Amino acid sequence: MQDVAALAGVSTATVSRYLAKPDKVREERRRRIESAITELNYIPHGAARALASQRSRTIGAIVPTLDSAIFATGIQAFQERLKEAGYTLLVASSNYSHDEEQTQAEALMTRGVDGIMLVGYDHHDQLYKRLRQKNLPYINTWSFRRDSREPCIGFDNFDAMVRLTTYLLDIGHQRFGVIAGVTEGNDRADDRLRGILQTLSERGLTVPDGMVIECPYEIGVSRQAMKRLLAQNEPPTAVICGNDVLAYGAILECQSSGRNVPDDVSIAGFDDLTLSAHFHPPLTTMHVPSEEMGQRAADYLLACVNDEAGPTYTELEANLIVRGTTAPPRNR
Amino acid sequence: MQDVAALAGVSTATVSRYLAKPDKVREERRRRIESAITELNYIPHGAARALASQRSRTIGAIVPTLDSAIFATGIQAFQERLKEAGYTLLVASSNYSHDEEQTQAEALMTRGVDGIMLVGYDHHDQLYKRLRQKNLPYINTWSFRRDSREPCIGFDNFDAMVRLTTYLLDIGHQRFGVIAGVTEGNDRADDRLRGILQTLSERGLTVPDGMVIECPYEIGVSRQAMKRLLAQNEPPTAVICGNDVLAYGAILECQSSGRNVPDDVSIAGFDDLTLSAHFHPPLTTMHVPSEEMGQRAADYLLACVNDEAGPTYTELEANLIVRGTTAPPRNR
DNA sequence: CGCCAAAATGTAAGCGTTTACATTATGGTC
DNA sequence: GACCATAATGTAAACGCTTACATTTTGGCG
Repeated sequence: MQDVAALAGVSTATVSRYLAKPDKVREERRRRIESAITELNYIPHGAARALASQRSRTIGAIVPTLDSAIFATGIQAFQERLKEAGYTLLVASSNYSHDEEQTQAEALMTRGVDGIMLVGYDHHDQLYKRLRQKNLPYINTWSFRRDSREPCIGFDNFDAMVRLTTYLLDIGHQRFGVIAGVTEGNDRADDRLRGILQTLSERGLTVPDGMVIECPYEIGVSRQAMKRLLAQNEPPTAVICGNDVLAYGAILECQSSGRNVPDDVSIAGFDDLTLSAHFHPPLTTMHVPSEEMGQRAADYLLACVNDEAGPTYTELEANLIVRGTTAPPRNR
Repeated sequence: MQDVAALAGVSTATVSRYLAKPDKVREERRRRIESAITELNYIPHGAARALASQRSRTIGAIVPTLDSAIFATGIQAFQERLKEAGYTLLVASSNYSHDEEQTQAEALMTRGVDGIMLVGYDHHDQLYKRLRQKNLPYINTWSFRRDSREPCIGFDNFDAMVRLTTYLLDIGHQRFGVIAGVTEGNDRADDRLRGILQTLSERGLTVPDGMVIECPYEIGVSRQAMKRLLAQNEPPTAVICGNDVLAYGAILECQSSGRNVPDDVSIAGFDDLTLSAHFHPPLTTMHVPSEEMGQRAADYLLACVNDEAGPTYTELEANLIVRGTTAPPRNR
């Protein structure tokens, strides 16, 4: 920066001001500075800038995994918005572990992020404490709870599953199977599962033990789960899956074992990945507003770092998309 | 840090050393420092550290998109390795545009990354220039070319498609269709397409114009492409797709229009996404060593920043996985 | 032309670390 | 116990910016 200042015949302060607010420096010098910068290929030193200004222009995000298309979409939108505002995104993944999330958060704080996006609602105790102590803006996403005391943006996972389950009940299903995500340490998966079970029990249906299987979001494991469901004495006529990937596994298992979806068994997913609309048959699922969530989360954090006010609690809608993998049971 | 030093009754230099090389400070003080740190909830200031030490312990990666499972996998492995070494990953995406890649690289440099991972081989002229000028370690991935003058790790896309195409020729196909990725600004897609066309022409086959369609990696677009291929006078008996997502689209289009894969038409993909093995029928595709690539790329960059020597050119193998979507043509 | 408020610019003190160098403590040897 | 090499620690000068404050320039106006 000194070189630039020298070449342009101004002080470093002016160069610094030019970088921050170009309209604050007179036309003529602005030009001189500009050409000095290109001539010298000057790139500002972010660390120095962060140190002096006490803000890094960096926002962190911790997602359970980058391997899942659904988080990728949300993150992409999140990043897009940050970029528009001149902020950089730092992503970390927690592998669905609160401890790891905590560690990653610590790492992000060391990097001096100005705010953090989190997925879900349950976090390590230490995490909330640290966040508040450092007075660092943060927001929970992918989950909205009416009684939340924490800034959050998302949809109500419980309620969404209530609606999905109700739909299946309404078209006549009575024997249900569930392939849920791992609920341990995953409040979204837990909310979804509870939504299903509570709805069923309100209609007087209890689901036998073997009919609820938790498994990681992997297609291979999901196929195994479906196999076990189908091997039951009275196999289910409808299987609700914790997300679309699990649903793919379930469908593919049916197809390779010669069963027809939805004639022999109805299957529903959750997330509405791009593939789902094209699947064969197209998947009935809950559409999740991942892009909007990413954008709004970014907006919120940006508002915070600029000391503006923004909505602290935002509920978005998850929508049931009925496609071809669900139908009334054959013989009611 | 001063507070920690004061509380522990040592100088800041000792605290700093404790942080960097704990075994360099005597047992007793080490303990005092440790407890001071926990007591004060001290988190080091990364920017200050980066400024003073002239290294950020951060590595950047620019991928075309985060939306694709295949890059996500590679990046995950890359990050894992970096984390083990105490480095943080900064990801940016270029949307398959060289200009945007250049801009993102500039942003990463401002953030002071100690090295950069790039995807592919062709980049903005400016980019290579800047990288060398700053003497910043970098590596190209997802592509290996024997004649490369740039550090790279990956596999030979051209050669891989030669092998895939040869396999299809060997089982008797004569009429080919191609659904390629967009080759503009994407050397991998281009290499793959050239691999196909050259192999065919060496066997005396020319592919009519309408039989080669380039399209973005989206399942919907790919279905449209397949529809057009099938509408030709003499539809192809084998369709080679630039990646698995395109192949999914092709298969699903066949299935919804009542055609059987592989009896009516063989379809092959590229990447071997997790889903491919489970698809119905399971997809014949080229398996790509994305995890190993990520790891090795990390190893290389880490070696560079530590002034160690590492292999500058590493060729990995892409392997043909023959599954259920390809078979000899019905009536040869 | 001189005056003045406002705008533009310069000066210099940090920001929180690392690290070269200087100083002091340690413990092994005779 | 004296001596010494070595290990541990302290001192203080950077690192490359931002920004409060002081100073200079500008241009409108009487």
